[in-house]
Amino acid sequence: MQNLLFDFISKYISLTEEEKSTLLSLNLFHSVKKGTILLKEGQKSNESYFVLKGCIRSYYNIDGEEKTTAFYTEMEALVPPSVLSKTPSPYYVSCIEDCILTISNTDMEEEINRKFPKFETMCRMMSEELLAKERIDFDAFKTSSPEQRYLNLLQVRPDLIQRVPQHQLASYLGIKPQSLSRLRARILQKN
Amino acid sequence: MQNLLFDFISKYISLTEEEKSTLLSLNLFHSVKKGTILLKEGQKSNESYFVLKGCIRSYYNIDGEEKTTAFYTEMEALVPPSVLSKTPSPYYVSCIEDCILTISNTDMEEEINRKFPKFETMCRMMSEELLAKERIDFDAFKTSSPEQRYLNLLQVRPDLIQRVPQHQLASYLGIKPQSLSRLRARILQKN
DNA sequence: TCATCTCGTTAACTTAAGTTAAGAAAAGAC
DNA sequence: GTCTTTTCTTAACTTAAGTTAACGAGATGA
Repeated sequence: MQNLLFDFISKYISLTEEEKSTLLSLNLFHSVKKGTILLKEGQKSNESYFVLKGCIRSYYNIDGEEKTTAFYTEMEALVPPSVLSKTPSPYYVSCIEDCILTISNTDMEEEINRKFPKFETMCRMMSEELLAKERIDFDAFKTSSPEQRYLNLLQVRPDLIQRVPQHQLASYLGIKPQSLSRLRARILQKN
Repeated sequence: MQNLLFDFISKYISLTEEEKSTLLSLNLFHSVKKGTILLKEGQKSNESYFVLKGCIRSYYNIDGEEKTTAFYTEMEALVPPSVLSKTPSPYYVSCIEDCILTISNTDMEEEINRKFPKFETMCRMMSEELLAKERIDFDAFKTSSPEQRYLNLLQVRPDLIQRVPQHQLASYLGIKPQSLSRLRARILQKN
């Protein structure tokens, strides 16, 4: 598991053995059971998550209904807005599967940034990259229909459709579960 | 104009006079006429934009139709994905109004980061902040109807509705211009 | 000035998503 | 294993967005 993390980091910066052991001394790694709620709406947590194995989701409670807006799988990071703005979290985060995560908090990140300035370089690069990706994804969402979005998801993240419950996928695609069912039936008929 | 930029920067880091004059020596400031295309689809530009005055928009050409996906107004930054990934730009960027922008390129940014490490800290903070904001906006888009999106826009960016053509607003809201017209008429009737 | 093009609106019709409800299948609890 | 709950699907009906077309206002340009 540690190697998964170090391999990922090595895409941005190179770490010395000393830096690696400093990271390991922080006790970042956690096993979390399916169904665990990592963050609740309203909470002022300062924890960030990086998925080594498994899948976590963010969801809102709107008029008593769960609206899933994002999934984070292997080698993806979630820094909730509450971490940066110190405001209550607008959404929940929970584990869809048994997960192995790194969980860090603001203090730990500040400490690492102080000890190893290149760690900040990595964070900058990752944030810039993720921001660009998020904007492109948002653009694609705006400019396509629910059916196109589903077909696109089949192309770019086929695993998600297998491992995630349909009703959560539906709100991720911006529609109701019944509409997703219908849309899938429509696609099957066409072929 | 320079003060607008320095005031903005001062929200993240404090600059010495020396640092300010180094920034000024880079010739960042540009006046750009309404209608100017700053970036074309397919181009491998490495320029980033920061809006001091005016409004720029990003748009895609999909089946011969312009699909506007984002507007950047005063004190907002656009770092196109092509800058980071060195791939052709997926979209166009053009000026909706006469603008005053700072235009920088990768080389300039690297030079500044090398001279003033705290500049990188600012970039990291801005990227993290913008990523969090972008995700929240995307979530809100997914979980609401076109009508709710329009009403929300009226609340949070009423200026946009005034200064931007309707048909560009429509694709920004993920619908057709005719649907936006109808939706507005529907809202008026309700009151 | 006149002609042209763009933009916003309206209308009629089509298509697809939302809503409500019901039933079957699968998962989870005891 | 049975009971309960959740999840997925289907169907009928409603609502709203997409599509096509037409018109008027305003801007643009020769």
